[in-house]
Amino acid sequence: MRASVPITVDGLKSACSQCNLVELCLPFGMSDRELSRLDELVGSRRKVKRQHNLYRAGDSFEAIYAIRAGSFKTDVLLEDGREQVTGFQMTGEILGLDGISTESHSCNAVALEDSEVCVIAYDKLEQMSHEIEGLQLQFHKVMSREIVRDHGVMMLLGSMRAEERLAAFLLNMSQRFTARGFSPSEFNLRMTREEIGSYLGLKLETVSRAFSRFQEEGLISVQQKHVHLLDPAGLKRLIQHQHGAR
Amino acid sequence: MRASVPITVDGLKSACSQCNLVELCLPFGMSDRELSRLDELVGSRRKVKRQHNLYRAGDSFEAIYAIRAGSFKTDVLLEDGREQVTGFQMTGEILGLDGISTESHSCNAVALEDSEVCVIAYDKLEQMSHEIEGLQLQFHKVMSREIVRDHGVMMLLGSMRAEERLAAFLLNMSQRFTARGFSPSEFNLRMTREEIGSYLGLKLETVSRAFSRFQEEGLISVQQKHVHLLDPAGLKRLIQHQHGAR
DNA sequence: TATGTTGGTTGACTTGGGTCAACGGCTGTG
DNA sequence: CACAGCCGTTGACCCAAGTCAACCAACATA
Repeated sequence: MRASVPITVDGLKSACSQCNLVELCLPFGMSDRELSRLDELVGSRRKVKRQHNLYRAGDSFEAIYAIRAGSFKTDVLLEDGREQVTGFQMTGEILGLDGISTESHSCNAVALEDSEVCVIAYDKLEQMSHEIEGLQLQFHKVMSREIVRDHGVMMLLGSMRAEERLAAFLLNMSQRFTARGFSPSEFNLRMTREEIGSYLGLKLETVSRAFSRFQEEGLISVQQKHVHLLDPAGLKRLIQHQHGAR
Repeated sequence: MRASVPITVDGLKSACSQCNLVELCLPFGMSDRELSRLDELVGSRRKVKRQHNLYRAGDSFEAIYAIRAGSFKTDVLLEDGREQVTGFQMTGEILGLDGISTESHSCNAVALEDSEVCVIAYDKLEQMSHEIEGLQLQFHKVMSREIVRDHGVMMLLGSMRAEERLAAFLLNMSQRFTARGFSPSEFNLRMTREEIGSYLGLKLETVSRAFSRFQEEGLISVQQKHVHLLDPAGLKRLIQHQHGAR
């Protein structure tokens, strides 16, 4: 199990080969030799303050971003102002893949806390993918994983009841915190009830009530954004046996 | 505007350069010179009978598929039997991208009618992407487009009301039939009310009622699977001004 | 330390869509 | 070409989640 993400020191070399997020990020599974060639891929780093946009829908697409520290949400907006959060992203995850198809971004990426990303110029990535054996495959896997993840969210939105959705969300967060060396059972959410609700296709009041219900039933303990999973198996059971679901 | 898809003749050469679906399919935007090199990419064709699987969740991933004739649905199943249709695919569209990430498929692909696909071995695609300039970019665009499409479905499932969802679905079908040289306003759906419902996160009765309502209001005329859009602008308006939406 | 603001909780009430059931019309298979 | 099973429609009723509103807790700003 690895330690938590270190504080970024300005001027630190932005080398993938030196980064402790390698196992979670684009370079996963690449050989040491390939990894060292990858160091030139990250042209620069960029800090994004809480609530600020990394990019907006309509922005021309130049680069994808690997999250080095912090976290983000992505959302799409309808003309009438309705918002749909399409995902929450954590360290090591890749942002901006939506931009490739039309050469302009189709969603907004907003930092949930002060964050930092590695900027990966897309034309350089294309070029290096031709040269480095493992990079192309790895990049394809990252995109494919995003598609699979999206299908999971559709399952959630299309066929699950409110409490099942929240249970699935909490277990997913737990699993991702675990992969980053944090506690599987205790963590601080970075997003508001409203953002969770938007992601899960629920109103914030419904999210709040589901949290309270889980607490009453001894499945979790919550205080504001701090969540403690007391009975993860119970949460899993909740999802599997549909309690008279739609 | 191009003619409709011709009947496939057995023994016809499976060359991309000879295929009238080029503009809708993986080779879109590639030069003639590149296109001719692509002909070796499609190793074989495969016919899939109505209701039969092209692949199943768990199958090991070997190839992606370009739809040459017919149409498909993809779905994911939960342990308790709940099904979520994640998409409907038409000629020229690519199936199987979900398999890249884990090297095994994560969803089922089922033919909605007797269909035929071009089999594109994934290792060959990887290799040729290294060599042919435009192929890599085009493949990335196909994957990215899938991600953008999925975000649209999330918007639909997470923030729209039943009638808005069906209106969006019908307009999307219309647009895709149009791109294939068919009428924008009149077409035959290949899927059942239950499959539409699963895709839209609704029960089949709700889908049926929404169809009837649209007909009463003069927006469409329906008879079984045959749909005639009488007022596409009206359907668009329905989506934009949320009629007191969630 | 006061104070406005945002985020979260809870209650009372409403409603869109789910559930259950009956029925009729295609359709494709023997 | 008959008929069984699937598919689609419609009605009556119900309930999970939305809406509206009040209020409290945390936190940022002065």
